[in-house]
Amino acid sequence: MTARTPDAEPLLTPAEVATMFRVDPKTVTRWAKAGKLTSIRTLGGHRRYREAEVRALLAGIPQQCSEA
Amino acid sequence: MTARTPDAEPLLTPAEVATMFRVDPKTVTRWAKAGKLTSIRTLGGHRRYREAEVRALLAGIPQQCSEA
DNA sequence: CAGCACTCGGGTAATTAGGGGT
DNA sequence: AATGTCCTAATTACCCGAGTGC
Repeated sequence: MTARTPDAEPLLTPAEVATMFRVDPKTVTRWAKAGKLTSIRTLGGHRRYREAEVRALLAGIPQQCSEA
Repeated sequence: MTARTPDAEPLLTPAEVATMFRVDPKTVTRWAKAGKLTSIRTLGGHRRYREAEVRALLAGIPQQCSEA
């Protein structure tokens, strides 16, 4: 039954982010490595990015440091 | 209290975990096979995952607040 | 009992990671 | 310093048919 929605935040794949920014996935990876993007790693090592953060960056909104 | 609480830990289906990680359900199965995820098998062979474990893996390392 | 959505299993393409060079 | 392109290795995504869960 279309599994429920526990509490999943929308994540994007490197290709998705690259397409949105009109750059190569490699560049997105560099951004993540540079700490400019919050990267969530899968158990296999691949990166996933927060959709909200990417859209905020696209909108020109500076990174907000959400401290715990 | 008509129903007791038989130490039931919240379990997630493969689709649930896959949605949270933005990956394919097959990938989650692969993680379980690789021992990266604690998999609880149903009597029919289907896998169930611990919500607490998945959440911990998603959080992974506490996000560090980069300087401005 | 029947039916649909989901998961299982294996196999094959596509994507990603990492380093190096322009 | 930053981006795009080359390579190899690893991980992930989609194909099928059959079984499970409700």
